[in-house]
Amino acid sequence: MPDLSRTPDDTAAVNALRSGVMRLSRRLKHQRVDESLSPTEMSVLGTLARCGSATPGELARKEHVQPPSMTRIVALLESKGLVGLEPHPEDRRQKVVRQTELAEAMLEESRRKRNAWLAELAGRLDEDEWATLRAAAPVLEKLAHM
Amino acid sequence: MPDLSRTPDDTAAVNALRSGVMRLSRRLKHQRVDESLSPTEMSVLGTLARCGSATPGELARKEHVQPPSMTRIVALLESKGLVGLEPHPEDRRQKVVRQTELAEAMLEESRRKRNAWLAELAGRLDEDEWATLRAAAPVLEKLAHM
DNA sequence: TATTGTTATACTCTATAACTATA
DNA sequence: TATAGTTATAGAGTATAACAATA
Repeated sequence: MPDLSRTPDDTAAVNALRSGVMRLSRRLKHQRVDESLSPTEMSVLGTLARCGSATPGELARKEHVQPPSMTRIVALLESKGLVGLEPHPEDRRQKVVRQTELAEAMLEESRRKRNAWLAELAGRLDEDEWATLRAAAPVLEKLAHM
Repeated sequence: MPDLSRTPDDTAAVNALRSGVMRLSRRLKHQRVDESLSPTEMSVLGTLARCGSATPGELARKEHVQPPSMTRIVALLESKGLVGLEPHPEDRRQKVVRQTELAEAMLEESRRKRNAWLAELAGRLDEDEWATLRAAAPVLEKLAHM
């Protein structure tokens, strides 16, 4: 059971959190479920799967990248047939990005591969550790969005 | 209180964890405590502060980067006077990397700046969320090292 | 005049391959 | 022959600045 009080010496926790996130992110880069897609590109597909569709600008804000970077990402995903582009119904400057059925199938395949990684992982962590990560995941998401 | 049972459908948790870690790592890149040092470079200093000293090869393994990348990082840190290089006592191929007093002072300054970021952060998370992250930090570290 | 998205360009970080020195 | 570290080079991913089209 972790100490729930907020002490003035949370510095060590922040340090550990930052270090852990940065190192794990480097490992995740290599643990790709699809070799041809970068983590951000996978993340965009995940966002589209949750939100249905979004404009490039919205995606850039959600992924915390600059608009030109999202232009490049969307173009690559489109060239692979993973997203489709439609004109925006109300604003002709904007576009609507939508995932294709191919993307859905790929995400399903990714889920299967991630389960293999998970099984390997869960075997080495104990129950409490894994429960902690399950609980932390949404908080990390929240933090990333703040 | 999180659900402690390990269900077969941990897939969603893994997804959220991966997404959260990747997005947060991108934000952390920009939230640098020292503008002139990259996250990995800061992480190396943190490792040296904990371990006292290490060889370039050990640092590369700990940070999950390839040896040539660590060569570059160590060279940069040395040029800034943040680490010193000594000959290895037993093996003339190896070197010993050690943090300087300047690095210690910089880490202390970093800790102060991180506290400001933490105060801003803690104000927006509730008690349980922050406690969850405190508990998760060491598990993320463990995961990164597995 | 402000905003959305794109094009052109450059930078940061990391990796791979080939090399040197030592074990 | 194997290992630690370095040098040289290339690639991935992102950013900034300047631009086009639309609001």
